[in-house]
Amino acid sequence: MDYKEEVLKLLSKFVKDPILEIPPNPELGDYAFPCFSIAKVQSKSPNEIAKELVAKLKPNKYVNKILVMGPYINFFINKDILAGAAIKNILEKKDSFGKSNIGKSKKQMIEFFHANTHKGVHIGHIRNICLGESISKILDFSGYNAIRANYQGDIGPHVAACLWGLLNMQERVPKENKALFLGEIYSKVNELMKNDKKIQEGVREINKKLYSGDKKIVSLWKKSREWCLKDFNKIYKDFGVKYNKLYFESEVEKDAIKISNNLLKNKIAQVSDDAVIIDLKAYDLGVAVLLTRYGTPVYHSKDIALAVLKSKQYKLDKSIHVVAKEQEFYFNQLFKMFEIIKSPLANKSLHLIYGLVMLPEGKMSSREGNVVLYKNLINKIKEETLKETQKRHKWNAKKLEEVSNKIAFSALKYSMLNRENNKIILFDWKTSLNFEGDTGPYVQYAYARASSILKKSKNKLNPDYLLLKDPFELKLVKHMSNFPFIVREAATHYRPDIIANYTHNLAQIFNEFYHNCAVISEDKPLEAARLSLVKATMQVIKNSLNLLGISVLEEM
RNA sequence: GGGCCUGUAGCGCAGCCUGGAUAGCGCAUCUGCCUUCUAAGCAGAGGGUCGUGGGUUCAAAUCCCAUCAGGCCCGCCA
Repeated sequence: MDYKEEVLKLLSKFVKDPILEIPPNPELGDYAFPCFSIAKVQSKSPNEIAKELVAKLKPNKYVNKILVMGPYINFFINKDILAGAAIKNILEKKDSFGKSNIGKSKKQMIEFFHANTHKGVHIGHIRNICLGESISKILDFSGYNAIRANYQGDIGPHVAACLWGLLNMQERVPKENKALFLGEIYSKVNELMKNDKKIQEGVREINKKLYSGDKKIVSLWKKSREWCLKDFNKIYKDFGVKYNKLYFESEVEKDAIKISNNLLKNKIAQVSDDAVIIDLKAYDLGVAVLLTRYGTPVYHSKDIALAVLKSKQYKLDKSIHVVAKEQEFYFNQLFKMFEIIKSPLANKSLHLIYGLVMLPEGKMSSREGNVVLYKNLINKIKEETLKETQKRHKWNAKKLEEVSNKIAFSALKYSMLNRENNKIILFDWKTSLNFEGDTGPYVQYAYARASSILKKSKNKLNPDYLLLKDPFELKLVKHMSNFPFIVREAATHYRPDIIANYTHNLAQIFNEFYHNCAVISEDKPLEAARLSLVKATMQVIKNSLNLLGISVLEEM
């Protein structure tokens, strides 16, 4: 039962697809219907419409008061059933509260993380993995079948550059953090080759050898690649991602060449400056290169081959690429090519755009080496949360670490998800080490406090929901019952930030309640009713944090 | 030169799709609140030409046009 639904039911007898608003002040009502749109169609004054309409609307057991306020019709939910219905619903549905089936089991492959091997994993990749996993969870929760995939760049010029460094720079390979070491080599080689044609030539040679299967190069590649993949696996674990499918550029590279040559044969592609290209100027999309003048495939052709591979393995309703804004033009090209060559993923592909993570100095670049590495960041955050946890609790080392790690990931994930996708994130250390206000830890804290109330109370009475009539209680109840609508909104727009915002707001409202309404008290019936409200709040916080990939804590 | 995105308080953001009731939130600043369920909290104060200029409308942060500022992209990197 949902009372927004009840109001809509009531209204929809007279109005087609009414849109409800929440009045600015709860004293004005619980929901409002503005009559301006009808006024326009019927060319009457909205105040008049409101008066006429309200005469037709009959209060019922859910909506017990309907008032006109100028051009608005304000609906008052029956306070006696408001809390009870909502709380019962939440406590019955538990982890499924908010779940829907708007997706009708449609298969949506969502491709994310996309880190390349032989390069450092930085905070840009972290925004990507947080977004991808959260969106997957939101889709699953909304009845879609989200297929998590990762397409990893394990081959190509950047890898060749790194291998060149391994062969020529005589740096000692460390025992630990080998992936980080490779990232450093990579940016060092880029620095060296900037003005050095010989090194550029050497890197190109290695790239060619890599593609042609030179034994020595391939074995070095396999070994170093493994270091990175091991690191990636650790990161997947950190972020709770279980991929259905891991793709590699190296597995589509041969098909990419084949497909390119076929397109050339069929005159869809052409040779230009010794490279194989598709001319997309007719669509204002410039020119897309499939094969370089050296015959090596580039990302366009590899992505075309990947689409073929994906379609062979899955019957997809949609293929979503979580990739930063900077590649928008590229995806426009790619999707146009899908249409031209009648790829099975034509018109089923979506570039899910998010803004870059920028440093105060500007854009991050693995080539330049001016990146904030994931490892450094998470370690720093963990250090900070450990300090804070130690201040508050005398736990053993194991528990301290366990809890502070969860808080650290909550802070990191939340900060990557609480902004609208298009927004650029300007990274700064101070903000990412803040655990107050609009942060993950703040929300976790509300949950921990709630949990602590439950532990302290021994009340076993059946709750009488009629006792919940305090404005703080009702505000909380109303906000919670909005959760299913919020999830739907987040799912249709692929926007975890909507969930993050909602959750923060929920925690705020709970904290207001917490400070204004003592749960544990002499009044045992009231205590029982409030306990049920606390339980419901915990459930909704848990469900929404779960969609962000953030875990809850009983104590912190 | 072209395309896309962003511009809301000192800073970071939500609201814009679907125009409506006093423009919300967080950080920072200032003032209170731990003998009462965890102060990673709460209450209060100050802080706004919603980039600018037009237009549409009874009504514009929201829609349209123009313009300015910042960011990213525009064939052999991904």
